[in-house]
Amino acid sequence: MTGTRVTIGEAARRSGVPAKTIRFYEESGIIAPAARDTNGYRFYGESDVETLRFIHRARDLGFSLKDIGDLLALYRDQGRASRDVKDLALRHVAELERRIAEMTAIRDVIKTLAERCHGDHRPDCPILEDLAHVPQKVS
Amino acid sequence: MTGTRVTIGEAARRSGVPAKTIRFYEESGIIAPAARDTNGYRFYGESDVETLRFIHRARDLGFSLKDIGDLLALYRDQGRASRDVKDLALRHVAELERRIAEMTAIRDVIKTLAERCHGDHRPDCPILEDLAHVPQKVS
DNA sequence: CTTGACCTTCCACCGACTGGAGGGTCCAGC
DNA sequence: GCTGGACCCTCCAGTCGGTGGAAGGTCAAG
Repeated sequence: MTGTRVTIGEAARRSGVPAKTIRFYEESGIIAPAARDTNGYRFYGESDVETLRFIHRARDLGFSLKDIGDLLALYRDQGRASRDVKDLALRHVAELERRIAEMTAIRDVIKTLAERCHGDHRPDCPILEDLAHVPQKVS
Repeated sequence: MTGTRVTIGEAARRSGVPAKTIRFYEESGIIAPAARDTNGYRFYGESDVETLRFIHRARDLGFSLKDIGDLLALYRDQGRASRDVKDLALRHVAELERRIAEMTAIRDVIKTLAERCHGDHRPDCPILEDLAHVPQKVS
């Protein structure tokens, strides 16, 4: 419980979250304001670093800071229902799938147009023709 | 060539680009400053509306405003090489595929974790455990 | 002459940072 | 004791592609 008191730079190294981003997280309320040393420097304990790692991992998985706030609250709530966590995760999965489908559709359109483009010195190009004449919808 | 002079609202209706966004495009240099009527109102001709439709379509296909500027320049350059258009398009396809792959990997991780989560009243949850203990990397 | 739908400009905000200016602190070496 | 470099601090601006709103001018219908 003595806890290793580390500076923001060391917390950054241990969590993978840049110092600047840690300050930003504090500012935006996703983490509580850090304790301060007599010189005004922030310091962090082991559990703070764990929280930062949690956030880092969740960001890597594409969760918004808003969702991460909710996930952290659930994480800390011993009486949570796993249903709430699962629901949040599945909503994120649904959103990812929506975006994947959207991007895949776009990619296919452009790829098809590019395949029909000579790609040489000549100026005629189905890609520009598509953009200019807006033939069919994508979404 | 007399050209139907339309207001920004009408240009918005005809192009699908909101009036506010048209002003934003002008401000950010993607389109030239519109001509002004005696009352200071912007007005747009047929070719301006076509340009806006071009941009609208290109945005739908996920091109950045920077890329759209380049595409417009190529579109207007009668002596363009279709290679340049194709290259730009294929760079965009590559970026889309990178993002699709990234999101798909993330989705699979979360989906797998969610499948292992009871999703009921009980508090134990592999999703939170993953986030807390950061077992493997995603990217 | 008023009402409402337009148009104008300017400024602020979204998400999730990132970069930089300008300044304070701390420690190691000389 | 002093200097240098690596930290730390706060605050402001910029990224990208808009969107929302305030405050005010214009125009046509009733």
